[in-house]
Amino acid sequence: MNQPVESEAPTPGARAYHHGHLREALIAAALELITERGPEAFTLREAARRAGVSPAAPYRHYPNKASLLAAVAAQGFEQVAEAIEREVAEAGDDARDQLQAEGVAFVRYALAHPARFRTMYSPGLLDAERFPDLVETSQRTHAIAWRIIRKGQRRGEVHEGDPAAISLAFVASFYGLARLFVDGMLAAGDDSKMAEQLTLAVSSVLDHGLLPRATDSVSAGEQTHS
Amino acid sequence: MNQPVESEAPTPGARAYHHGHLREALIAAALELITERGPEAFTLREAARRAGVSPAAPYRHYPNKASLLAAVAAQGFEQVAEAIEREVAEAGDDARDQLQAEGVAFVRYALAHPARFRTMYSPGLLDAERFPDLVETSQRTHAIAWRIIRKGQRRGEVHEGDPAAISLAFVASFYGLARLFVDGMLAAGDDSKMAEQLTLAVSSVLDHGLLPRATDSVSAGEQTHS
DNA sequence: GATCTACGTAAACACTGCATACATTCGAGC
DNA sequence: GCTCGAATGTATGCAGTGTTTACGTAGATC
Repeated sequence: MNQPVESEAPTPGARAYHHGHLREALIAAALELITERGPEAFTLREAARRAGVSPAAPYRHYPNKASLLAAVAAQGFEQVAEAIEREVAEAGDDARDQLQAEGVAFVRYALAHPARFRTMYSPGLLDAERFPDLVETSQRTHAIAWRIIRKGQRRGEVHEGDPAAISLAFVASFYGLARLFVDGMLAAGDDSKMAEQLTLAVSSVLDHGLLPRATDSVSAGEQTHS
Repeated sequence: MNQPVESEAPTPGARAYHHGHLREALIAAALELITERGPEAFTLREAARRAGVSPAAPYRHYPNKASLLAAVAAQGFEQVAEAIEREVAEAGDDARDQLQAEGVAFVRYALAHPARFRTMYSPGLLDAERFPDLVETSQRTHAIAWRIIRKGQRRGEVHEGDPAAISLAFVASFYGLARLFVDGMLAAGDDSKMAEQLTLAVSSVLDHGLLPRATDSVSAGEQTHS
């Protein structure tokens, strides 16, 4: 309401009892903290400390530690969905190009915001019982692939077959790849240039399959989409 | 003092001061605990409690909490590697069948031992700095795919192309799929029958690729391998 | 201006991982 | 068989955690 935020009320930095933006400030502090030390090392008390507030204050806005993390995660799912939609839109009209754009956008987001990404998919958060909204948001992100695949099938740009299976294979591949990078299981995770090339390579494998194609024993167009 | 504990001197089950198998007992207790409450809720003190020992005792065998979890994880990687090798051996000689067997065995293990699986891939453990042995064990598991793929390529059973990319696509897909199941992001994770079918479906998609095949617009042999 | 309510603080509880000092027992070597 | 050091356990304590409860403070409303 009225002068919605007013930046810092009287003197910037100095704050009198009521914080004013504690809800948002806590999210910012949490994000900062997990960026520095990882989601596992996140501490509600430290977040409160950084927001300049007592250890019990966060409980006025979040019922517990997990739900503050869930708020951070929710922002992340919205961001990644936005990034995907944008890059898919720029990828042209072909379903294959769109799927590649989605995969690349997803992995790129994970690499650009690894701490947040790990928070988004950290165990316990994606629990429909505890955080139904978050689960729904995450599923909306994954549903983008389903949509592209269905459209591609109708146009003959994607192999016909159970769209659920195709969609699942797609999502599993890029989710798995992103996790391998982000969890440090792939050395290439440090080099975003190299990671991006690997992502494209995986996308290509996913397009054409592991098996040899009877048509062309000499591979053609392996790196067409680089 | 004198006759300090005695009570039951040699009777098995009763223990006097020295536990005898604390190292193994702690692993067992840890496994029990993470099975009940998940790896995040694992507590060194509770593990000690279940082993019937003081909170500081575990530190005689493990330098810290993470390294006890690492011991649990190491067992898991050995088990999963064993399971994979076994099922691959039974799958016959064709690389495609072997890869499918590997993928299925991997996901099946994850579904059968979700808590342990999540421990194995829990953040912080697969860190070459802290647990080089564990990292090496995990990589040995992933290297099985590489081996099959190279052999398959020489025989013309797997599409030629960068084996690193193919191997990565394979590993990422099944790792991603397993995580989706185990982290509860896929409802099918509860139904192992359904999960197995989905895994086979994903394997099939991975074999043939997302794109339509010019040769057969009518899919042939989709479910040949079921 | 009194009062209601939203939003903070202070203090406490039951935990945790971990370190340090001490006690007990096992197993070699005399 | 005894001694003594190493291995392995306990007791205790510290700093830090998530969360609750009781209380203080300030802005909005009548």
